[in-house]
Amino acid sequence: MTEIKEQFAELARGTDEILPDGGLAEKLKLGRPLNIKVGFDPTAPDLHVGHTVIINKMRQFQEFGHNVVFLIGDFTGMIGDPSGRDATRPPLTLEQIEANAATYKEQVFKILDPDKTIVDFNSRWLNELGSPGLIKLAARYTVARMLERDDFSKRFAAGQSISVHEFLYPLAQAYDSVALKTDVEMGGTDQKFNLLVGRHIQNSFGLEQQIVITLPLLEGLDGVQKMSKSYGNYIGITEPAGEMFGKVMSISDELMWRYFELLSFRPLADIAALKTAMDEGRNPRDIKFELANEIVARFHDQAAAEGAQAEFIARFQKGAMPDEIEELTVASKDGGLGIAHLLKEAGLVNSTSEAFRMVKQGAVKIDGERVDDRDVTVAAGTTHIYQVGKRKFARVTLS
RNA sequence: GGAGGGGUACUCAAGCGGUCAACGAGGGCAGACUGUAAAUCUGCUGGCUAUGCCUACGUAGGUUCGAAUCCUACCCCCUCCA
Repeated sequence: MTEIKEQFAELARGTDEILPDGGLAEKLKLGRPLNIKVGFDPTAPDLHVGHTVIINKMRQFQEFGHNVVFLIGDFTGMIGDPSGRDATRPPLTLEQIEANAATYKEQVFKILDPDKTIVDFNSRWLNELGSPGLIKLAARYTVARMLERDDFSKRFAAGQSISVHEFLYPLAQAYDSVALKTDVEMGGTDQKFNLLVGRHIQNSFGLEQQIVITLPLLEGLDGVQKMSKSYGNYIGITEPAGEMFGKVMSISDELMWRYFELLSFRPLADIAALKTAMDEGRNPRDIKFELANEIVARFHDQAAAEGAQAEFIARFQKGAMPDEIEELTVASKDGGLGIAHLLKEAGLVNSTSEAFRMVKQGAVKIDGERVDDRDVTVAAGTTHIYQVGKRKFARVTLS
């Protein structure tokens, strides 16, 4: 009995909502492994740490011995995303979907246990359904209930268009829960409606209703918008250790706590202790180091995390050059090359105009010496380390 | 099918005949400072064979010494009516 209480406390941590109230505890009391389902869009196999909030939760269920299904929504992928604010996405081919699935596995298994994870595709049963089946499925839900969805009701009230097929996606997703006899379905807070439709449809099929767990969307590096590739405010889970470490360090001190809450595996008591320590004068930078360390270690390993931290300290606290500098050769012209062109050829700036600007701002250094004259020419046959800003370096040989 | 409104740089958003490579905000980048690539402050933010030139304000033309600004046609988006 106490075990269930503990399970529940762990599972509830960091969630936004668990519906219905008390339902999860009931399910846990059944004493059997539960079927946990989380759907993923097959179009974006490049995961970032925002996605891992839910994957971490899946892992917890796994650790407690439940069956976790990583469901790839290839059926919807083949039709094309409905609410596509952007241009209509081209339907994916079977090959693309399989390739994406492979990429998913590679990334997700850094957190989930491959032996305990069931990867499935919803086309398996949705393709079987056919038009008659789809229409029968649609008969199980009413337009009025569809319009309960905030998104739909607002658009409807505002006289904006809602395509009929947009109603079909929640139903298809709900049917996944029927096919898989799902006990618990998780999703982002934006998925709440779809998840709840699952309960209704399961019920109409005479099945036990699933528990719905919503998880908050993680804010991106800017701390304002949700983490997303299109906003460029993300930490990709396949990024090099140094990048990852730096990105964590670049978040604001305030945002750091949010990341601790949603990304760290550390007990809440630990985190509270860190907060107290900061209030008592501990440098927030050092606490952020711990966070960066944990995250890098998860996606790489402990040694990589320590290396990244050492490099970070050397480079930004002491202003040292990075250990590994890209080496390249640039062709000279008439026995030399103007600094602006050299930087452009080396890829340190995007244009000569930008190079001039950087020089003007004092951001350009040759072997650590600041360049003040935008017209300096470098002689052919020399090799120097060129630096633009704090982060861009290259060892360039002028041929 | 009819009536209106609108398309400006990475995004939002001014401008409505010259001083507009285009106000302002956000973002991004850089510098200073620091406790970190936090916070704060300051500057920059089309390209080039570079103190001048070229390309840019939905597309194509036109008026004008001169247009993002005026005219014409076309394309696209949105709202209302049918």
